[in-house]
Amino acid sequence: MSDPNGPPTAVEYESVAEPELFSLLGKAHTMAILHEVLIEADGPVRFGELQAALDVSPNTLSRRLGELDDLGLLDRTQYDEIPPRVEYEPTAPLADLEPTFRELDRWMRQYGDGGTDWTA
Amino acid sequence: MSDPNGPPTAVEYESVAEPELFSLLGKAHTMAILHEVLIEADGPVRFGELQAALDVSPNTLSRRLGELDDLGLLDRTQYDEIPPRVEYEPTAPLADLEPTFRELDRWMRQYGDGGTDWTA
DNA sequence: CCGTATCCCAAGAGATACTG
DNA sequence: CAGTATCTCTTGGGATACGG
Repeated sequence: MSDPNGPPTAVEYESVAEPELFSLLGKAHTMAILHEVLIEADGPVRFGELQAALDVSPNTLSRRLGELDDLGLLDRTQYDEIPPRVEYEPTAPLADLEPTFRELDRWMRQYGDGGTDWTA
Repeated sequence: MSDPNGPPTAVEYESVAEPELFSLLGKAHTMAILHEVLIEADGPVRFGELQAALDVSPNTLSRRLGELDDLGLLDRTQYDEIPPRVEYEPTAPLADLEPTFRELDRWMRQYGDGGTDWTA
């Protein structure tokens, strides 16, 4: 389990519960959200951007973002301004997944039937 | 089935419908099945092996395998023997995903909270 | 050994309406 | 702008029983 050549330091990241991750992966819009945050976006993403890009009702989007946050994959930052602004960005664990995610993206483009619609 | 010396221009694989794939990904045991077929197994996998490895009821496993087959990710081969034998193996599109899947596996080991239980 | 058929309960997600 | 609160309809999946 532990890497004999790894640093003896304690883990600095939050662990990711796997069953929850698996089930979350397939819930509607989850992959689309990750795609936006990891691939499309350059920096933090706002709630409204996601809503527009994904065509999802606010309550569902809110739930999904909350779950992603709970799992420690997204960081939510709220700014007390008027109008309100909330930004989401990948945590370190999720950021590490970016290369893998890009490969998956390529795979989808190659074998996908449509226009590689991550929106679904 | 395909002509080894055939023209390289036409696609020989079935396309993969993305929305269905996304939703299938999160259904129970799907990731576990892919993990078994792509990583754990060396060659075709039998129904019983999966059932034992995943701790899933036969009807659900059957549904999942059928969906994977319908999406063109798994090939099902039935041998008319006694006792009956059925084997599943990755199609070309899924096989191409193996490297990516191994990266995901590594990511899960790194950030997973438990014993990297793909069974879930 | 490898499934399918049925029943039943639980979880999910859109629509709609409302709030700081 | 960025959500929350219900409500309702649909989908999912385990248990159980049975079939080729």
